[in-house]
Amino acid sequence: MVHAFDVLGDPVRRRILELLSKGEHASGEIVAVIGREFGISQPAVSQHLAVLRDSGFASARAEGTRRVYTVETAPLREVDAWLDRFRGEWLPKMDALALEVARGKKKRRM
Amino acid sequence: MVHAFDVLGDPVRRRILELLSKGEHASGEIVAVIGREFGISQPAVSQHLAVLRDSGFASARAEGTRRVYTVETAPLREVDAWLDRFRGEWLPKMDALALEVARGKKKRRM
DNA sequence: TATTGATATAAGTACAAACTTATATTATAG
DNA sequence: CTATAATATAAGTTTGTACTTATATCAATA
Repeated sequence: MVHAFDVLGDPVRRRILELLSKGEHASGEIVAVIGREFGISQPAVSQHLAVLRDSGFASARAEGTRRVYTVETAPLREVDAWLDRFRGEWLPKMDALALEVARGKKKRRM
Repeated sequence: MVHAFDVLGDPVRRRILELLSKGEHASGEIVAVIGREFGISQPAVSQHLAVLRDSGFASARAEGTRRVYTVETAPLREVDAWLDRFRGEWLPKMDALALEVARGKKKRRM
């Protein structure tokens, strides 16, 4: 299986995820924006969408002949978790209360 | 300039950063571990170290004939910031207190 | 100061992956 | 039930980049 960071290693895919972070979008809308911004073809964008689907970063539902894409957060949370090991470096003095609150929230949601 | 995610798109570089997250390491130590784990040569590892230096993920200081590497957090914080736009999805109901605490901490450190 | 040890750089190769054009699929409209 | 519109897949090409081996650099030591 492909690693989350490998997927994010491509600027086109990152841009697509940025678009999806604002809400759902049909394939055609994504093709329009990406095509304009990166100058690549419809199949190229479609292939990137396939990568995002296969890696769990996005899901698509059929709506007539359109495919509407939604961002999925699981792999993004993986990335976030990977960053945890470095957080001590840039948040060296997060106090007990803040940690408590954060940890409490996390637990509650599992 | 190369994007932070492009740098993290390589498993060897991610592993090197994981090693550095535990503390400083000389090039030779990194070569030993990575060589064993990935089966690649000293120059290959050295080239990855160069990428990490050039992209600001790591810095090195000379210590005799050794080069001691340290992780630098700036680009990692960039990645963290990029993830912000998705956090609303998996932390939808972070309460006012938690936000207050987090925001207070951030401000204080600037 | 010649040798060794640790690391970096140079130059060339190989391969994964991001493109291209062409075509297949599937759903709606006419 | 054909035509069109939206999207995906196939097949082939190109290219960036992660390797390789060979060599340069530079500090420590004998």
